[in-house]
Amino acid sequence: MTGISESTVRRLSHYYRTLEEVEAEGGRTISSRRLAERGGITPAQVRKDLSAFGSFGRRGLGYNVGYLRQELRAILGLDRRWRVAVVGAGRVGTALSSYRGFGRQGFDIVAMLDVDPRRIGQREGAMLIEDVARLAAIAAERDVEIGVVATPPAAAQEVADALVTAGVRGILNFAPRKLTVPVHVALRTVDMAVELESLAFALVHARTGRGTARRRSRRGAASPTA
Amino acid sequence: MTGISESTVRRLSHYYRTLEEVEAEGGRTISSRRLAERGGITPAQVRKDLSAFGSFGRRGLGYNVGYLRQELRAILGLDRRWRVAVVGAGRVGTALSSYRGFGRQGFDIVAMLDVDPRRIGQREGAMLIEDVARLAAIAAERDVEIGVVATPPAAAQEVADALVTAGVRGILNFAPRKLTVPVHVALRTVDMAVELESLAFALVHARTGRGTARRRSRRGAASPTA
DNA sequence: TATTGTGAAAGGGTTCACAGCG
DNA sequence: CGCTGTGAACCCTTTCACAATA
Repeated sequence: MTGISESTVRRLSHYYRTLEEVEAEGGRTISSRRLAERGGITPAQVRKDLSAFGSFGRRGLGYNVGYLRQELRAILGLDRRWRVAVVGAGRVGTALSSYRGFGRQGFDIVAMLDVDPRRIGQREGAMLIEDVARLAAIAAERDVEIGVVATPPAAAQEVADALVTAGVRGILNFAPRKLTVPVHVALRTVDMAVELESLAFALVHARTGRGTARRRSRRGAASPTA
Repeated sequence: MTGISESTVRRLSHYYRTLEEVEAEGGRTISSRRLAERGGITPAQVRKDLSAFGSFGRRGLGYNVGYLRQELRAILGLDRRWRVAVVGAGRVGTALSSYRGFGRQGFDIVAMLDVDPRRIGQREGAMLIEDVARLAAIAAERDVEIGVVATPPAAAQEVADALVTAGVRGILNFAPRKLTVPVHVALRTVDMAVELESLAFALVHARTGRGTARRRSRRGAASPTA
């Protein structure tokens, strides 16, 4: 089970979501083809991704929806809860704190920190905004495992360093800047600026007219990206 | 200039940002090594990425900061402004409307739409929230080129279809669902659920102890991901 | 017959290593 | 001598194609 690529994991997330939907609709079994349907994934890719973790399907029949969902749930680490500290009580930080999906997926925000003395002491929903200077103490006493960086870019690396020192094992970064963390800390970045720029790039360099055929056109003229 | 990979474009965004910083600090020239410094990129990668668009450097010297920044600006399509419509005036939509970086990068929000009759007619900052039913008309009259999907997942595909029909050429999707769009429409997705799950996966499957050496360890023990 | 699981082949992206040039 | 630009090697990911099996 070594050498699982980042893209495989991201696809597992999608399979998991599809399974939730199909189960809600009462579906019992599902084929790799149907699991691949949304998202420009091939059935072979689905099978390869899953087979990296075991044999969950039955030849000729497909996969049992409930069973596969439970397996993926465990594989993705969603069969437990994660304790999260959000640093930066600005727009992104507060948006996250009120984002329901966060808790629903198993992530509990147990601290919300900021540097601004005017923000410290205020409430944001049910959360009290505390002084980021107390990060180390708070992280230790509340057993924080994941840190969210929602600060301006100039402060991001400093905050990441503090989170690492405080012992978090994973960081989700929303600041538009590449962060450097020790190898034993997992890092994921959501960079709006990069998304916008890559979108602008695609529009500027779009093949205009009925030019060059694109890859193998998957059913109809529809093809997902990203 | 054909066959530029998505990952190359994303790195160009980072080079661009680094150049902005270096220029602000008064730097005149920069080497591929320094340009690669942040973010686990190799100097060779930087040179390959840039050389796909031209020869911007000088052997023995490096790249001129101001010149390369202008070139990247044009390559990324940031030397013009883009007209954006945001669909969904919920948390994400409103957070975006007040995000300053948006306008600074050249993206102007020219419409903000929702289905909720109670939201329609309200103001969000300077923006008037309008009826999503009027999307086609609004998109046409304001010449909207990019649509942002900031709705609940159940409505996302429907909204994307409407945006495509309305003639947008690019879509930025924040709903946790894979969307399908025609090949001529560029799509980028920011999926919080996927990020969180891939982070949880990494934590659950972290090699504990001093196990398996990771790739070639880049200077020190630091290595960025994502 | 339908569909999985998986080696083998193909395809793409990254790194190497060095020629070319200032 | 330093650093870019780039063909070739390398490596990783995806797709193919088919044996295995319900």
